[in-house]
Amino acid sequence: MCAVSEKLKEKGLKVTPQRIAIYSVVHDMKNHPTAENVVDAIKSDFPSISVGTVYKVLNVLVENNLVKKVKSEKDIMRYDAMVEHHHHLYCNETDRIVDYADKELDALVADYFKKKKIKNFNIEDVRLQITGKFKTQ
Amino acid sequence: MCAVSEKLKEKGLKVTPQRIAIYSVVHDMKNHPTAENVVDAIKSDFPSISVGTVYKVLNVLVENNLVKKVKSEKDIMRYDAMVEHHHHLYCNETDRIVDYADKELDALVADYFKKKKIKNFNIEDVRLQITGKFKTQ
DNA sequence: ATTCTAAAGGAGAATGATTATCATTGCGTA
DNA sequence: TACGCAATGATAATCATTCTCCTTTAGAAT
Repeated sequence: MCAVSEKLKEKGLKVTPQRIAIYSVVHDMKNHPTAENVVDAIKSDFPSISVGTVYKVLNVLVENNLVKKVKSEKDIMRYDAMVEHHHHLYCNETDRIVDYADKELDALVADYFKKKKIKNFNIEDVRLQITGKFKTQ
Repeated sequence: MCAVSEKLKEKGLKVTPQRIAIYSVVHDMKNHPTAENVVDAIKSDFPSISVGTVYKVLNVLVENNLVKKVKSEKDIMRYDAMVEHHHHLYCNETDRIVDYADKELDALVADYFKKKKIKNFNIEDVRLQITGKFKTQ
């Protein structure tokens, strides 16, 4: 009984091998995979998995806050198993997306908007899209 | 010879009635319209305009930095004639997107990242997605 | 102004990502 | 272990967007 099963159970979701596999793939690939990436990664274990199933499972995971959708520059949806508040680093050249959590930054922004209200708008969440280039160390 | 013609000429683009109309619509609708919205808005003046043409013109405008693409929660692309650096207020309930420019905030963020570098990453641009609700004043 | 040419527009087919349908399978409870 | 309902698989359908190909037109040259 692995940790993924527990997470699904906590949400009252049926535990199926496909769901475990799909969630694991999104969690383990740090690339913010597309649905297609997930299908490819899973085909070795589930040669007969259906593309529709992958989309349905991803949607179920998103609805239950086990996975987040990430919008990319292209109009293809990508997925992220990091559900805690965080920001993203985007590289336009390589389409890489990397999670970026920074509590100090969050505090700075929260503090700023505590002082400076936006008129007629109640802020619920602020996320930064940080675009640039990864250094080729 | 309207201002829109000038903008097209400055970029070395052929000035056509369709381009003028499409740019004007995106500029005047403050809603961040979808391609479909643009088609609908333009049909009264150009009953025979083709959907393909609208997409092509929008892409040309984006390539020439006269219009920006805006990613929405849904996987439909939206367009914005405000090309200066700015942020967006998103309302998840109504799908409204409103431009938000704030130089003080920009300075704060720029200052923060001047001090705190992200390792292996050169920042080129930072945009905030501010989600929340508009007050129903 | 007229002609010329490359570029732009129009109509509709094609594509690609995502969703819907529906029969079959299998998880989880009794 | 058996039962019922939800999940899966296969495939069709949908929707936004792009492509193809033919016609039209903007804008430069004559």
